[in-house]
Amino acid sequence: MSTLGIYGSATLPPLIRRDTMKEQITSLFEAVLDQLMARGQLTEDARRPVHVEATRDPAHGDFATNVALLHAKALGLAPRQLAEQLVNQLPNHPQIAGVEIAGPGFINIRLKADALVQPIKDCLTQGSGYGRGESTGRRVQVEYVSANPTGPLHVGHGRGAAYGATLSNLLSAAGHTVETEYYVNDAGRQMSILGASVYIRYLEALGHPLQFPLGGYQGAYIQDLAAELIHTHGESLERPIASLTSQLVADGEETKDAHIDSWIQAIKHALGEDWRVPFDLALTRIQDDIRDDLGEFGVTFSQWFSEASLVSSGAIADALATLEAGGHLYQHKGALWFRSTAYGDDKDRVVQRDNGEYTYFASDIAYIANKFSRGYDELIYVWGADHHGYITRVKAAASALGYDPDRLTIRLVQFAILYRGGERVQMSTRSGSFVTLRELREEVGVDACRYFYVMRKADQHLDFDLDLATSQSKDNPVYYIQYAHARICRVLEGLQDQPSFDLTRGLTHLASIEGQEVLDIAQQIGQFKETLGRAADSLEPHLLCYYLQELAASFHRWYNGTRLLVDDLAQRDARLTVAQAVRQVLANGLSLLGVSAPEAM
RNA sequence: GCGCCUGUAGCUCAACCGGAUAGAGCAACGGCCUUCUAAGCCGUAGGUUGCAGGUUCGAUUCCUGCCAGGCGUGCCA
Repeated sequence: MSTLGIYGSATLPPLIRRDTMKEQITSLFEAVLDQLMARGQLTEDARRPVHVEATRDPAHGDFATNVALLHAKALGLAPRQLAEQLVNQLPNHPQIAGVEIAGPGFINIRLKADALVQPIKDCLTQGSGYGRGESTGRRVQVEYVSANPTGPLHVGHGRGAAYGATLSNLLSAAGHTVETEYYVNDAGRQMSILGASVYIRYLEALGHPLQFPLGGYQGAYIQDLAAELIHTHGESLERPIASLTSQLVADGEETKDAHIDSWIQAIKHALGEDWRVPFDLALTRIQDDIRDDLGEFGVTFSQWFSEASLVSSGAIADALATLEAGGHLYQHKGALWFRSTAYGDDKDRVVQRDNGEYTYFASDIAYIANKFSRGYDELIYVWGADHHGYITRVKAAASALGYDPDRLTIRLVQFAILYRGGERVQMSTRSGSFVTLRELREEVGVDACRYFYVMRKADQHLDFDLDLATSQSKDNPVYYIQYAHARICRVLEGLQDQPSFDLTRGLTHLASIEGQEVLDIAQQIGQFKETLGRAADSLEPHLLCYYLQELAASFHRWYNGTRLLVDDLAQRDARLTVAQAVRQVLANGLSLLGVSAPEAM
């Protein structure tokens, strides 16, 4: 395994254990179910997990559960009758004001006033650690981006990068130990084409009139690399043109693959060991560029893993030997095949071609074995949607190697479609006119990029509206959320000319604040942790975006009708306490998204 | 053909492993700044959750079949 670069992950704030009200209520009902089981009234298979939810309608109290509805049939009771029995057995809790049975058998729980604002106290006590889960002890690896180092990242990679980074942050916040990895495809045919492209441009730059291959890399950066090659090696890599071009297959739409392959053969033959020079230069420069690009995008990796290291270390041969031993391989038409159909694949897959070269899939198999050998509990792959067809074979490989395929999760990210002025921005890799991630960042900024990329479910196409992303209005969700944060900071600045803020005084008088708005805010703040947990479990960071937007909306609503810096210091500090809690949650959430939380706008 | 994904307000999307009256934003219309940021807020209107069945006390959610759209289906990477 070769480590091409190691980047430390951000230091995480210490974990502070504190169960939310919802978790406490859930425990109470679980305890009641335990009693029913102990008495033999409820059987193991009939038992369902307790589900408590915050109510939407205040008439239903603050929390509600459907336990009675779920267990009524198994216990042979009417739901409301069971609900009554459960409520009678419910242990006392100092912050529960009342319990009611409603509708078909829901149990509604109403909290005391001071309990309602408990999340605000918790939030200010825990600060930047608020929302983080207790350590689960699970080691999770997230592999993402992993774009071929053959050119700059484009906007499609950007979405994978934003998604993977945010997902990793969320998994970490949910208490998992997370490592992130970029798989560098530094072996294989595409890399050879890259090296050849650079070398052909090099020859051109030295004055040889050549027809650049249709199948070569067209971007201007190839010429830049060729220029650098001249700078570092002068004409020392030049070879007689005739020896290079005499055996070339004719170029054309139909034959461009054969044409570029014949170039590669010719160059390797003519240059010998020196073939590595243009190849390595291109690889190093482009990979450095990608790393810088991602770094500026706020995306870093625990590790960069080299595909070539799998070849040189013999890992591919080892992995194939494992499959061979298990009877999963067979020879056919001179090639070596993996019997993936045994695990539900449409057809078997070649792992070693008739010319002796390993296929890309062979590297993938070795990489899977390598990952599992590192002892992760769960492996997450983030792929572009065009890799859809590979899921089955990769899972098949995991199974055939003897690993549990359920520990391997593949998440597809659909491409983003850019819109400018209501028109779709055309992108084409072939013509080299694709929009790079760097261009996108420069146009709309990192904050809007990171947010827009993850604001929709990853497996859905994303309409990325460039005009909206750069607009400074409430229509732009990034600005809307950041604005709420900045507004709070500005109010806190206003304290400078006033008697100093007293947190204890604020907390003491929290319950005396009038208005439903504060209760809504407190309830939402109390849901932050479970929102993070849900987003992490379902691998859906967009849930955090919606949450933050709603929290910001609640704050704006309250702020608009309530002055915070009032003369009554008890009221003033109570309100500022709420505002500070909102600010804290917004900051924590934005941080997970990789979006800044500005103090002024 | 086969496989996977998606159909929710005019548009872009939510809806917490099946819950109480399906929610936001945009677009439309009407209001709110001598007061901490109007980059904001309030209000009105907008729905047979693609269609038809099934399971359930209860279905946007689960199952089946249709309809429509997207993607995938190489000894490519």
